[in-house]
Amino acid sequence: MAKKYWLVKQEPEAYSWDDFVGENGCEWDGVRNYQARNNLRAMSQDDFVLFYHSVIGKEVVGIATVEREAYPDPTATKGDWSAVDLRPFKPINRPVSLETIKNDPQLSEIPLVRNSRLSVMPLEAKHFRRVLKLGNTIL
DNA sequence: GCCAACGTTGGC
DNA sequence: GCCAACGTTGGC
Repeated sequence: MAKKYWLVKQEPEAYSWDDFVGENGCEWDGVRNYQARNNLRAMSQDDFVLFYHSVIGKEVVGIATVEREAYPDPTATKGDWSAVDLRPFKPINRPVSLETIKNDPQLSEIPLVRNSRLSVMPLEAKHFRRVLKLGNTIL
């Protein structure tokens, strides 16, 4: 099956890319939004996931891969929630800011711009490649 | 710090 | 089932 592409958001003050790299990956849990949860559930092993710093930085800083597909979120005491495991793949050489993304005609329609509150979102392959290009990064 | 956008809750 | 009130997220 073809790889899919995703973007996840995290406030670096809570959990940064450096934290993520420092522990060589983590459980992506705590998502409490149905749309975001459904996106987590649609992830397949080895899909690529862009790591975006929200609030502070507001830029795409790294690439992760899906190490383990969705399983019940152990941090959820009630409700039907999911987590995945992500692992760092490589950093973005030149982080791609939200401003750059908004000003790029090829990227102005991605969910990051259209729905700023969604924390786990799908990306089209062409958009994923475009972000990498803007970030001066090759897989 | 403000507020727009969005989701959830609960009264009716 | 509608919608007002409220809470949260995240850009500015």
